[in-house]
Amino acid sequence: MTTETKEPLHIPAGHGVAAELIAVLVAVISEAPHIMTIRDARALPSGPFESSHRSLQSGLREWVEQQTGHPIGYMEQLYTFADRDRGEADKRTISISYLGLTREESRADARDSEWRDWYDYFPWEDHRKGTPELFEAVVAPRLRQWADEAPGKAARADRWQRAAITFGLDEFAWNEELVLQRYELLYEAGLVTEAERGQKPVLPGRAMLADHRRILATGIARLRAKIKYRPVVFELMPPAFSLLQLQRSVEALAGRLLHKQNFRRLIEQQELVEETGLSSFETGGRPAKLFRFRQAVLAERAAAGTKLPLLRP
Amino acid sequence: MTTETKEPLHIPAGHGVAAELIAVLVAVISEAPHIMTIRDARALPSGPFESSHRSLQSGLREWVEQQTGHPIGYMEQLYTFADRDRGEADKRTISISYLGLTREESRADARDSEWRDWYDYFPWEDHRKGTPELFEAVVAPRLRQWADEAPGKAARADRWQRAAITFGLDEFAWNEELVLQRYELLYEAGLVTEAERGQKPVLPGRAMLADHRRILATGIARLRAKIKYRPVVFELMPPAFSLLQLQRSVEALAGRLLHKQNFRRLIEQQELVEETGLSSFETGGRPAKLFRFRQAVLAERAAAGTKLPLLRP
DNA sequence: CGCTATAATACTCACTTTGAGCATTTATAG
DNA sequence: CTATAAATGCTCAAAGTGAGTATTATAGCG
Repeated sequence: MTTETKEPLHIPAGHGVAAELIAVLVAVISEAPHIMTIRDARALPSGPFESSHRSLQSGLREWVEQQTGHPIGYMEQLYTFADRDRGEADKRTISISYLGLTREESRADARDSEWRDWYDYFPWEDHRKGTPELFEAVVAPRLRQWADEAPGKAARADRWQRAAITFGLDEFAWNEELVLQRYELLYEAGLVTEAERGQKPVLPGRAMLADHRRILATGIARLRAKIKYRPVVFELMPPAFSLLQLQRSVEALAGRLLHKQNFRRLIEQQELVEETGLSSFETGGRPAKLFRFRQAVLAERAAAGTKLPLLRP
Repeated sequence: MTTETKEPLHIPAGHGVAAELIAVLVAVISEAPHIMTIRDARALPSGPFESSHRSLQSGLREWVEQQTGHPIGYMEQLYTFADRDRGEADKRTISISYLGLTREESRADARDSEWRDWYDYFPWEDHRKGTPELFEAVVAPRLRQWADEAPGKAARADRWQRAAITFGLDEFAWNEELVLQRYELLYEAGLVTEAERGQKPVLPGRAMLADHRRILATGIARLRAKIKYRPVVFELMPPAFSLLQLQRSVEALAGRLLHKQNFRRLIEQQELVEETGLSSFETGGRPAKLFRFRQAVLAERAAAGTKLPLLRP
C-alpha cells in the first residue's frame, strides 16, 4: 500500500545513510532450535538495502537466499537501530532486523553458511534440564560481584534486584522471555565477550561480530513471547507431526519443559490441529497420531482474546 | 550498547538512502485519546534522521520538540518501512516510526501543531457508545459490495470473511486491536480518501498526507494491544487519579466500555496502584479515592505470566 | 507367547480467574 | 429530606489451569 505525495514531506537530507538488512532465521532441527549463520558462524545473514530491492522484506529475502541458499517462509520485523561507530565518519548505518521462520531442508549449500544451535550463543538460556549448573557456578556469583561493585548502597541493591529479576535468582521465577534483558545485563557487567575485546570471556557462549548476538537475543525473545499467543510454531514444523514432536519443538524454543497432558489439552481445545489419519510407529511406544496444522485458524483467529473486563453490549 | 568492529561487515552502498523519523505521540485529554499533529492536522510530527542525532530516539525527540514544543515521555519503536515512490528516482526513503506517550500539558505552542482526537481519523474505531451507526449505514453494505465485486465465488467468500472478521460482522465479535487490518482493508476496498485521490471519501474520517494515517493506525493498534499486558496507561495519567478516571482513559484508548467493578478488581489485585490519601469531590457522587501508580511494579513485573503449561521443577 | 519398557491418550479434581450482577455507602444538589 | 451520582463491597456460576492418576497400544526380547 503506497501513496504518492506531490509535495514531499521533507527535503531529503544531503548526506543520507546506509541501510543494512539483518536476518534471524530460525529452524528446529532434531528438537533443537537453530539459526542460520555465515562467516564461520560468527554473523547473521545480512546485506545492504539497495535501490534494486522492491521492499525491505524482499531485499532481505534476496540476501539470505544468496548467502545461504535457503528460502524464508514466515517473516516479521524485529527492530531498527542506528550505529554511530561503524563506517565513515559522516555516514551512519541503519540496521533493520527481521525474524524469519522456516523448515530446515538440509540443503547443504555450505557457501560459508551453516545452521547452529542457538544455545551455542546463549548457554544460560536452556533450562530444559533444569537450571544450568552455570548459574550456581558462575552467573549468580559474578552478578553478585558486579552488584557489589556499584557505588552506594542503593545502587548495589538496585543492580542486584535487576540481576535477580532477569535471571530468576532469589525468590524470582525464571522468565524465559527476558533473553535480551539478560544479554544486556551480562554485557553491562562485562561477562560476555563482545564487551571486553581480547579478554577471555567469563561465561561460555559463542560471540558474534558487531552486535549480531544482541540481535539474535532480540529474535529469540520475540519468538519465545509469540509462540504463546500466535500459532507460529507451525511454521517450523513438518507438514505432519505428532503432538509430542510439537511439544518438543515448543520446549526447544522456550527452553523449558512442558506438562504433556496439559499441553495436549491446550492444543486440542484451541483446535489448532486436525488429524491426518496417519500414525507414527517410530518411537517404540504406542503409535502417535499425526496431525497437521489447521490453516483455517489463521483466518478465524485474527487476534488473541481480550484481557480487559469488557461490558456486555 | 555499541560494539566497534574493525572490519565492517559490508561495504556501504554507493548511493545510500534517506531516513525519516515519524512519531505517533499520544495523550488522553478530557477522556478522549489525542495525537499530536502538524500541518493543519494532516501529518504526524516527523523529520529526517541526521548525523548530528545521537540515536534514532533522540533524533525523534528533537524533531517533536522543535515542531510541537512538547516533550515525549515513554517511547517505543513501531515499524520501519521503505517507500519507493517518494523523492528522487534512485534515492529511497526509509521511515522509522515510533509510538510516544505523554501527559498533555496544554502548552499552546501552536507552531502549526495541535492535538487531535484520534477518532477524527478513524470514526469507525470508537465503540464506546455501541457499534457506530456508520456500520449499518455504510461500512457493512460497502464491504459487502466490495466482496461481491471479486471475480470467482471463492474470492468473494474470502473477501467477505476477511471483512467480517476484521469488522466484527456476522457472527464475529468486534476486536479493537485490528485497527491496522481494518484501515488496510478499507484502503483496498477504496473506501478511504488516501486511496482515491481527488474523489470524495465514502467514509467519514480525516485523511493524512502520505501514509501517515496508516502509521497512526499502527500506533493505535500497538497501544490497544499493549495496555492489556503492560502498565503503560499510567504514562498517560496525571500523578494522582481516581479509578474511574483510569477506567475512562483505558476505555478511550480501547474504544470500548469496561465493567466497572471488575476493572477495579483487576487493578487492585495486580497491585498496580496505591492510595495517595487524597480524595476527589468533583464528580457529584461519593468522593473517589485518588491513587498513584506504584513505580515498583515496573521493576517487579518484568514481563507477563506464561501461557504455556509448564512442568514443575 | 507373555512380559516389559515406552509412549500415547483418557480422565479427575482442586483451585484460580473471569463475567455478570446485586447491594450498600457516601457524597452533592436541590 | 430526597433524589441522584458515584464509589465501593460482595456473591456466584462458568471457564480455565495446574498437577496428577489411570488406561491403552506398540515394539523388542527371552
